[in-house]
Amino acid sequence: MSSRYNHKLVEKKWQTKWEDKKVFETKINDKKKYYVLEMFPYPSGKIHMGHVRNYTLGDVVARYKKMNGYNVMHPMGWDAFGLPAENAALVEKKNPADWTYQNIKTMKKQLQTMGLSLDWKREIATCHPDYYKHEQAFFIDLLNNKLAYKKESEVNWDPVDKTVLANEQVIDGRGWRSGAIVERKKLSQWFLKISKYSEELLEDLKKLDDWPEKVKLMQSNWIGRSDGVVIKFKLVSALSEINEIEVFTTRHDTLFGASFCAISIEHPLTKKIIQKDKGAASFVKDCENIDQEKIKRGYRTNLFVQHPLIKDKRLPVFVSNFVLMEYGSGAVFGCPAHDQRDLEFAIKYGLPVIPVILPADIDLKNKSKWCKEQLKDKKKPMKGEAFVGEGILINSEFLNNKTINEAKKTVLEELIKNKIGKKQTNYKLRDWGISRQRYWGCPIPVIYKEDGSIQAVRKEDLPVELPKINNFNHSSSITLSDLNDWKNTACPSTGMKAIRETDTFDTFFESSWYYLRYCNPRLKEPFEKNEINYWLPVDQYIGGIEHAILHLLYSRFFTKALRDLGYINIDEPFRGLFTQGMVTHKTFKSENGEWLDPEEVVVDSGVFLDKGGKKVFVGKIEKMSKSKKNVINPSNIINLYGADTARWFMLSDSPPERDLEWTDRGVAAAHKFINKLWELSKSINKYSEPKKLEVFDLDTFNKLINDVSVNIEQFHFNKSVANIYEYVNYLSKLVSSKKIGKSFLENALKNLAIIMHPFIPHISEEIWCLFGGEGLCVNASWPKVKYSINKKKIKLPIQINGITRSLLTINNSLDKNTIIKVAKNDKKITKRIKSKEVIRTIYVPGKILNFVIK
RNA sequence: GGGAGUAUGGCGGAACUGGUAGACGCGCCGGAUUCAAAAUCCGGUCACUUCGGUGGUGUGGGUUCGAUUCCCUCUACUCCUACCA
Repeated sequence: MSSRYNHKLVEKKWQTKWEDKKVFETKINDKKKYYVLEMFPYPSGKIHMGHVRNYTLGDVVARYKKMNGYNVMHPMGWDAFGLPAENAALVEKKNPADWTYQNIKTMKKQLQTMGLSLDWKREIATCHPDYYKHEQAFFIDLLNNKLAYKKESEVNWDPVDKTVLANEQVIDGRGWRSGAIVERKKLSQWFLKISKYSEELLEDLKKLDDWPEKVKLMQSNWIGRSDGVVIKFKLVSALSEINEIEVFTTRHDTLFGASFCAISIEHPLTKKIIQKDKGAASFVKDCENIDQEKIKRGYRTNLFVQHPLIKDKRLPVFVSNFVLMEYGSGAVFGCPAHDQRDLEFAIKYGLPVIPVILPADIDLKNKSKWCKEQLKDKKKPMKGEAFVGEGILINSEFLNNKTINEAKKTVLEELIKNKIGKKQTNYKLRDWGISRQRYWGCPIPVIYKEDGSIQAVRKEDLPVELPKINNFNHSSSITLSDLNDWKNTACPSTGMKAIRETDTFDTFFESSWYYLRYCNPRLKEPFEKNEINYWLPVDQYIGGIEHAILHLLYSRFFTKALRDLGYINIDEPFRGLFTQGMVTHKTFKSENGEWLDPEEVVVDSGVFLDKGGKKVFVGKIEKMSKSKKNVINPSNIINLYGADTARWFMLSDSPPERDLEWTDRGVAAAHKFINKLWELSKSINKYSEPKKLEVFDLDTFNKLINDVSVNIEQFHFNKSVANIYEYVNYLSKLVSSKKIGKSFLENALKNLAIIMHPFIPHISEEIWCLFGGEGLCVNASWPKVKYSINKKKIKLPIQINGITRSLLTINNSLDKNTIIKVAKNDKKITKRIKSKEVIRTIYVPGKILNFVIK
């Protein structure tokens, strides 16, 4: 009897062997490098299925590339600063540092059971002073190069807990602990000047050929370049030294349709206005108080501006809540006929609507009729909708009859001539606010001296260590500003009393450069140039789509900034990017609407019941999350079925970029396959010595190598899995029909072990070993395809009028005429063409033969 | 409001640059093995059919000898983003 496959023994055995032989420890060498990186985890306590999927995908790539002769670096670390540690500190009364390091220990052990090809010698934790001291140095350099600066900015303030809240701590406008309504409060905070790199960040997206188009598009939209014009509108009478309003627009072609100007409630002019105009003051106050108001509102001031191109025309100036101070110049002109928002505003405040674009699809003969109609009911051009499409200029003096693009050009020339306008490009991308009023983060290395001056900490005094808190026993969040002993210091050069900056960095700061640090994680200096030049950029980066914008954009920015500061000399950090889908699971709810753990639910002849026999409602399939209780613990799965089963399931069926639904049946199927492989290998014992020499079927194996390779390269791992299934089915059929002998099977399985290794490394090693493979399977070379395609017999579909009617097994090297002759003699074909006329014959070698008949 | 994507059996999904639609896995059906069950193995599985065929890739149309694939129309769902001038 064959002994059942013991995954616990086997997996541990090979994991230990790999570790003992330091198989995954890498150094610079002469080989071509390949840097595989998965987004590093936050040490929350235990790994989840999202991690399992992410790291399995990366491991397939890493092992495959290694077998293909690359020098592969595949490191792992911990994104260790962050809010959950502080929450745990409050709830569990634990020191955030202890909590974090304990979690790292647990999660590392869990990851190790997955059999990942990681170089643990390179492990980093961002909360360690040896890591964050370098980013403090970067910050000082950024500050000295004016890439970091301070500015007033709003935060969420919890008036009960007296603390600043992160966005995720605000739930429905209330603090997560106190339940108090959150206030907006202005604080002076640190920013990084990412906006300086807007154009380069946008432009370099074009270089990223191995990034998903979707991510590039999202970043491009986020950067939001728009090319337009700034126009000066002269105030009819100046107000305390302000005599004009600058307006940014991309629709300068519609300037003759302008009927008002609107300025932001934060505009400098508004600040002057409200000093004299009580109505304006109360309007502004109203707008400030009503948060996230969607209704467009305006206040008509008694100011007017002169229309820049129409001599005797004045436009009223409004203060308005829909104009953003942060974008453009904080002021707009409104052309209601050709902008929906302006139209609504015009209708509300009784402003004229002047059409200046004749829609392209309206016949010129009907032009005057159309104009009349439009002007008849001034409030409702095009039936209440602004026209924003292509067309021809009307009602616009020297622009009449021009297209929109021609008009834009001509207007701009005119504005430049009159010195009241110029070209301008704006970006939506705003500077990155990096200040967090938190404890568990990297301290910002700055001191404030008694005389009010700001000074960076001297580099030789780094790191500014996060003070340890013993006996963590607080009832509300703690920040650095609460720690007086730490906060109070002195200026090292003048001896003047000083206070430390008590904000810490946004945790995106740490994750923006960790991929660089892996090259030399223990180096005193941040980087070693040779190493960086050899390993970077990351060849394949893998992670969730949720980081499409922030993390990836910040990392790109950091790379460019560090380059300009002289640390490195690459432009982009990640050559290839892959974004994986989520792991989902069914949700269950009880009668009273509470979420239920899947383990509490049993299926009884198609009906879902809880343990008490009550009916359970099956909800949507959603991303695994604690709140919905639809979480499957990877450790349980690995313990029960083994890492190979978990990995195989993660790779089967679902394409990596799509969501993967976790099902018990799917896991069972994966497990079945692992066992089947083992049974097949053990079946070798049933064979006695071969009676005759056997020839290993190279053609089928070549096809397997070819298909699996192509599918791995294209990230179609689900297809590679299907390829392997197909081959194993083929083998087991040969075995059960007794068509092959021992040496054939040995040969086939030994070779198959190599092909399967990136996916299910443990059992592959075991099979490799069983059949006397040399050394370790993990070190084996990926086989080369030796193809001989021409000789092959193929099945050629024979069509009549494009519908397949017969299948011919023929030699592919036969010439066209012979094939046609053979096909015409085929019974099924003869029958159909004998009384008809063949008017065309289409032959595509190796693909089809088609007779067109009448 | 703007942008992107998806739609194929009972289910997850295959089908290279237009060339046998449904690979592979699950489920289901039948059989073998078993005292019985689990496990395992073998066979079948798009629908209809008068067994000759006919229809079929969200809807309707088009291009083509031939369309899941290319073009247009509509529908549904998903994701991102949102007063960006």
